[in-house]
Amino acid sequence: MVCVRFAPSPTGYLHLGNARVAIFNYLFARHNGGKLILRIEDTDRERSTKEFEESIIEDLQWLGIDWDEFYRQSERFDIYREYAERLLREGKAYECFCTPEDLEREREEAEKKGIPYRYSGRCRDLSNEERRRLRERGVPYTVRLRVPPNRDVSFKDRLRGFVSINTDDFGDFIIVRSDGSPTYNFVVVIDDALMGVTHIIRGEDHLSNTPKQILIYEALGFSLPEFIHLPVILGEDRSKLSKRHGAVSVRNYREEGYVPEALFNYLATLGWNPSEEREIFTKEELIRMFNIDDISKAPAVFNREKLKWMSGIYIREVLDTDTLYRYALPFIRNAGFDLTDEDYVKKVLEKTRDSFDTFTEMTERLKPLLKREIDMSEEALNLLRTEESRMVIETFIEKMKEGINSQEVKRIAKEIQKEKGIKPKIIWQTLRACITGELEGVGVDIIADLLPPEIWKERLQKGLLYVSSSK
RNA sequence: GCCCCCAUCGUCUAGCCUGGCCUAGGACGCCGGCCUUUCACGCCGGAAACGCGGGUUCGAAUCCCGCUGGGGGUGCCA
Repeated sequence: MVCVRFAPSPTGYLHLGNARVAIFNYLFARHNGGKLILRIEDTDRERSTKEFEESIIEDLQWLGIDWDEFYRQSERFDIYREYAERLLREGKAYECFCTPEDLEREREEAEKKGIPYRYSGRCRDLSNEERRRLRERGVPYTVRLRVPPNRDVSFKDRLRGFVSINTDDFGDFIIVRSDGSPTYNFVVVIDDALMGVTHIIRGEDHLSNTPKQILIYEALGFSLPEFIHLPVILGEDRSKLSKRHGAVSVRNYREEGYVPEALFNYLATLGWNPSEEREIFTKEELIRMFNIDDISKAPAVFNREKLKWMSGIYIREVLDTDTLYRYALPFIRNAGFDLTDEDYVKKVLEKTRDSFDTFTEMTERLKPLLKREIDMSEEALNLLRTEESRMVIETFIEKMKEGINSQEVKRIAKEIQKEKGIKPKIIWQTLRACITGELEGVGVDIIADLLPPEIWKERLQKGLLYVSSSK
């Protein structure tokens, strides 16, 4: 049975690149009827926090990803220690008493000479006697894996074919830190093996870690899983997507009011597509069509514009009214609107969903419909100060009966045009300025169908105030 | 520097494996037009790419080699 895992380290919010890795793991697992493990890689106690762990879990759920098993590496240190001791006992690893300063010096020297740095192996051949003495003296030590020199470790990557890296490129590497905590390369192998992970789907940034891990698989006698290294996501400047590119965490887009399904859809089809001209797919369709062998090998540049477009497509074409309402609600609450009766808001959303791509855009767009008191923009006020505008508003109030709707507005507008000879554009812009306080936004006729007549009257009256006060 | 990976419009990609159907298709963005009370939405149209050089072949975006370019890694981070 297929078993994959997503293994974030809780040192920040869920990054878009990691979210995409999670999505591909999820799609692969579900497509193959396998299972997905979520594993929190918090071996680095310095940088890992519970808050980030929680935020990652929340954001994964928000994206619509679910998993079958959950682990936290910080709770498995006993297991790792046992395996480290075994390697030590078997002579496959050794204690290294070099200090970080020693290593730093070695690194600098290598750099100066222009040769690639690799651990000198100073502690590699210490006698058991020397090791014991140093340990007893309380000299802190790390544990290093004994790596065979000059060996080409080659492995098969499902996307790239055979990849070969020479052990001389990295040398004996640390598997247990001097504080006793195990390192990433070590624990990841133990966990993947023990948890029965069959396919390791991860970012390309781990490609060069793979030979190290293979050496650990061998030392521990575990059998190898299949490796699939996904290309990374790049920023507009073609460097790895990072904070300096602006919004790069799922949280950013969630807070900005992007539709989660759209982010899922966008990320899933960034670097992969099912050879169709369509680009909007439900999660179920993506699961059904997913084929990991079709993932592009080249890194992909993240394009916020396209994501925004896709979010808009979900808002205006994909989401049903209830879902739209559910997604919009927190943003509406947050904006402090007062016209928030559920049926009314739903009606508003249905009529206006064509005009925004995200829910923060929505709050801007819907101000005149959801707020009782509106602010008047400078441009709107300027327009209202004209004599024509005064005439439009006065006549409109006269002609407006009890109710108001799109038919009525159009009828009245036409009458004013005929009777007073005012250009339609002026009529409509005046109404818009009066009703919304802006010169652009949702169609005035649509607003007439939605906004209660008393508010219409209220705002028209108020508009008159602006007119007269300017005289 | 060294190691590894990659290469179709500005960007995401289809086509490549199994050469001819490719005068290279779609999407975002951009430009123009239509619709329209404005913006938007929608519709129609347009500009825009096989990195370069060698092979192989009757024929190459598709296969091979080199170059160039891009990316990732080079931690007691993951």
